[in-house]
Amino acid sequence: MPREIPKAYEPQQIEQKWAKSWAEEKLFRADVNAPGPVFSIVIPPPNVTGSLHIGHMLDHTEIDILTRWRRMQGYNTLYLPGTDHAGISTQRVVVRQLAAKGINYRDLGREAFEKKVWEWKAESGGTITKQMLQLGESCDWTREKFTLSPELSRAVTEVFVRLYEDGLIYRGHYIVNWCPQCRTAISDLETVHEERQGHLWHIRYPIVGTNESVVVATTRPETMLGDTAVAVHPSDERYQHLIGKRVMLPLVNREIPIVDDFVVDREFGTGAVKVTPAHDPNDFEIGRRHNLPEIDVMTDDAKMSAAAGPYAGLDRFEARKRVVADLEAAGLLVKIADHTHAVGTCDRCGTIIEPRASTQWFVKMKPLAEPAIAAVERGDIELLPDNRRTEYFEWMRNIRDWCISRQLWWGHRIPAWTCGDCKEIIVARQAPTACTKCGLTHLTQDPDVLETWFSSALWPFSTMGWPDDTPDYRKYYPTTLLITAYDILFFWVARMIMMGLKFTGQVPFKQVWMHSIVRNADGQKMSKSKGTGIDPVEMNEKFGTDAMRFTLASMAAPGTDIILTEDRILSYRAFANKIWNAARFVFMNLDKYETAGGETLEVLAAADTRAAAPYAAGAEIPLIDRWIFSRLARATAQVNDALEHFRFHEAAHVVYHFFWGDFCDWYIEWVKPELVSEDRVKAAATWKNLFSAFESALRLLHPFMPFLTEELWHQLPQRDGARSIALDKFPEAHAERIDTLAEEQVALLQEIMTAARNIRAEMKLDPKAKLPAQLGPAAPAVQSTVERSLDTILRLANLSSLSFSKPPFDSTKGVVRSNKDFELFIAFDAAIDIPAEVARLRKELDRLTKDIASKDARLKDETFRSKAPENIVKGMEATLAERRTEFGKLEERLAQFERL
RNA sequence: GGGCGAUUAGCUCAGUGGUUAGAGCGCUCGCUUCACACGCGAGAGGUCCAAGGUUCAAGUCCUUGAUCGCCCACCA
Repeated sequence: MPREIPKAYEPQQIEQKWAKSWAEEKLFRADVNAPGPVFSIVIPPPNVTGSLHIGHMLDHTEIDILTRWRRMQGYNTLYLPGTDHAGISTQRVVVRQLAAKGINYRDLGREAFEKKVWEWKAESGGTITKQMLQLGESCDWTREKFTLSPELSRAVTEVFVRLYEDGLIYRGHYIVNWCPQCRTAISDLETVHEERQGHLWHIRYPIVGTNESVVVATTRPETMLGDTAVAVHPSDERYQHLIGKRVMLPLVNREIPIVDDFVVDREFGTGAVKVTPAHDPNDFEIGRRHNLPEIDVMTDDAKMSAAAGPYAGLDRFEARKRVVADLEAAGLLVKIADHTHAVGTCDRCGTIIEPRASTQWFVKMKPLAEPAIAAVERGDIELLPDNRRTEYFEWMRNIRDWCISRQLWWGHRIPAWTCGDCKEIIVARQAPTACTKCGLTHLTQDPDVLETWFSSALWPFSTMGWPDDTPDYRKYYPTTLLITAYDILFFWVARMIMMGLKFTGQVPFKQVWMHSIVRNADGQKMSKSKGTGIDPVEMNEKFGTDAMRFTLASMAAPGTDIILTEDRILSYRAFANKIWNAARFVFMNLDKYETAGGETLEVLAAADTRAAAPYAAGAEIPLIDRWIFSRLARATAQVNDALEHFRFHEAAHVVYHFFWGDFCDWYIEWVKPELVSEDRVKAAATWKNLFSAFESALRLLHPFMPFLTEELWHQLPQRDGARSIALDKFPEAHAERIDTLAEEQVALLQEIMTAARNIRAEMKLDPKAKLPAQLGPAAPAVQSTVERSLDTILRLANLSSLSFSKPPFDSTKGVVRSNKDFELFIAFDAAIDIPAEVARLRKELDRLTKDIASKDARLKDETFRSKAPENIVKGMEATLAERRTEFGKLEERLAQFERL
């Protein structure tokens, strides 16, 4: 019966078909009752055509590779729902888009903003963001309507309350990173430092009651309006006499004290620093120590506030210009120096952060960090690759308290209420009806929401039904392995570890694999919100998701980032096409075979195709069948080992070369005639082996190219009820099945055929003409190997005959190619390009001479002989002998030319 | 300022101290061979950034330097 293999490989159609099917089959859904070990990781929904997550593209590729591989090994593979994070990033994207147009989302009004978000959701549907949106559907994102999912929401509240009760969450007034565009506080991690070319303005502050003055240096002159002191180092001799005196703050005409504080760096600027406690972290600390007032001279959107007097209402940068101009006019601007410094910008909108004193909710991190450091030190959690450990420790040991409250329109509302009467703050699981202190009922809930990473940190257990003791929680917590991009180590991984240890007493996962991230040629991250780099959706559509996945896998060497190029994807698109065509060849010939009265595929495939061993028709298994199964066993062992060690690029490389190089280029070409052989028994045996090898190759390929392999696998007869290749077994490593002798013999035959083709190509002989050749074998074993595969050699090397003769051959009447095992001679009448051949020989001899000299010297070195391992010495001796053999042959041929 | 990584073929990159350093693309030559021109066959192409060191042996380990990149960082 004819198979349905279209001529053209069209990935999109295949992808759509199988993505739908997998979603229906729930292939990667966790099943708490399923047997087998649990392998659980961050997983995307299975119904993705573009199996990529935009922010961390490799998540979906590599995880999926491991997931499918482990699933095929019988692991019970877990797939977890996303957190609110994905839903909330929708808002972020819209905020960013609006900001790019100079619009603050708040200025739109809540209703219009909400409308924009839904519009964007609709617009971006069908693209990569669709997955995120699907995840986000479960969370209702406006503050009023926020429900997360009831389970996750409950966990977040529970954690907040418990941390508060333990004294690990507090409400405090400190300097925070304030984003004037988003109009919210953000955490340290959400700020991005950028080197900016700025100025260091030197300003003269007159000292009250003297003619003296002190010069301070600042990069933000507009903040001087909020100065409440000038500080110098306690032991700075230049300023000793000024400590305790007062200066008249220019422009504002406010008297402020000169204080001494150890944080002042005598070397920087003038050694005297203006102190603005409300707008600088250092100054804030100085202010606390010296009891200085805080004057916040700005509003939420970084315009100057009423406290800035005449500058009120101006934008901060406009105010900067005016302040500088006014100081200059007053003759108080001493100098302006160029100064590059790091400016904090908002991770989500790029606006320059204003450090600003503000009352926020914080988490005390030290007590949470200590057990998390210990867990990694003890090896309870393994961070891989392990140079990431250093980063983790560094960050954890210098951790600062975490500002978790946000003044945004979406997020999980903070479960805290303030009593309008006695100002008591009540943190509770349920909204209280009356104040716990004064009993009155004028309670208002804190308007702030929690930052998304707070709830994300709970993900390993909040998704399992925690705080209830559920079967899911018992089975799946802690999990085995977390895979993610390294750029999320602090945001998420570290916080999951801390929260996991705090609330469950166990590590959330035992291993963390941090894969590389994709950058564009400028070194920028591929980013969903920034629109940088190659658009993965476009690439998927252009080349197919399988090609894209394979490309990413092939480039996923640990430790370095990936720069994706179209060329590379294109080459794996070609590979996908090659697999497709190999399948077409197989099925087309099968049709012919069946039509001619051969067994049907069903009969052929009734043989155990999973035996991964060649099928024997008679007493002797053909060499090439032994060979392909040996190559398969080798590749399988290598792929399994590579995946076990997260070496995706190696696995991809091995499977690529096995399929293209061994299976297509040699095996298929070799057995072509057998497939239509008159000898029915022989033909059937070949078919069985071909199918067996092909089917194994598909399973080997499946984690890398899931759609294509699924499609082709279903064309092969499968056992009743077989639903997906992903549910079949992954080929098992059986290194003992490697047939070294078969590999050596085939390698020899390949070299003979290559030599013959080389002579033809180099001498520009008629590509169609069948030529007679002579072989001078070095050993009887070579001759018998050749004799047994003579027909194949003649066919694949396009020779009319191959006879055995004793060398040397006459180089002047034809061309010789040789190696340690044989000399191959093809005689012909046409003129030989002697200079070319001589040059070739000389070059080859030159290389051999150097190699022989170097090996000879090494082997004569007694130290080498006594210190190097025996196998190295023996191996080198053998190689040296071979090189000398080759050298002799080449020298003889060169001599023949020179005798002319 | 601190940390991490990179530097290998024209390009993008692999390379686990050991015997002639690999891949893909590109390039050259030849093939419309009935699975595949997204292909087949045959080739060319590399002082492995530099200088020292360790070792019997270094692309691989160590030191220093150069260049590029990333992350972290409250010096105004």
